Amino acid sequence: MAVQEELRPLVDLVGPGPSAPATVAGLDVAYAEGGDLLAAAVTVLDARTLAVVDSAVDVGRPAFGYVPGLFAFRELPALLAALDRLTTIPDLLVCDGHGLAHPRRFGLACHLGVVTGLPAIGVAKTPLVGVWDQPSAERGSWSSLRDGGEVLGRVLRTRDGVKPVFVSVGHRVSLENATAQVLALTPRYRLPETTRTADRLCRDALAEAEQAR
DNA sequence: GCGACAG
DNA sequence: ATCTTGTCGC
Repeated sequence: MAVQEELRPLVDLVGPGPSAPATVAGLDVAYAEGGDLLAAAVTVLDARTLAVVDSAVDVGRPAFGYVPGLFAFRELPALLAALDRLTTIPDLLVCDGHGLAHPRRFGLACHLGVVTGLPAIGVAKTPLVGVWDQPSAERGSWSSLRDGGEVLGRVLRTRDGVKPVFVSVGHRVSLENATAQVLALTPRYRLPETTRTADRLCRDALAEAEQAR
């Protein structure tokens, strides 16, 4: 927690970040049943066509147990290792988890952004902190995710009539731009294409690693 | 003190 | 995160 408090001031919450990124990266991690093995994946997509143009994986051991609020310490090492293996530097990182919408305002997306220096946003499937009203059913509608007086992010409907996602700023991106980027990445499914391709890749990499042992 | 709790 | 079973809808 002290590490998070120390790094938090380095977060750029203003951005606004790239309005028309050339490439966008998705990051995700898969775990073996025993919890003793993990595979982290990064996929880089052409922001216009959403085709995967680069990718990398890292297979290893979890660096930390799963503790809500300290999630980054579990996945960051492997994600950074995978990022190091990319041959391109993406214009935006789309993380599977929260950014600002965190108990100490320093979730995975903020941590990854500060450590890499790259623009980053968080897209989580479930809430961690904050209260919100249900956004209307149409894709594109959203409501503010709040905690006390502060706005931590947005509850965004990415598909008509489908459970919304939780979008928050990570680093060097405005909340407005983060919302726009997520909508651009969800032409067909609830979750961003970046998350979907990274999820598929880390699952495949994990299966391969389990087969090899 | 008790419940909630990204993945 | 992972596993299981069934149901709904394109």
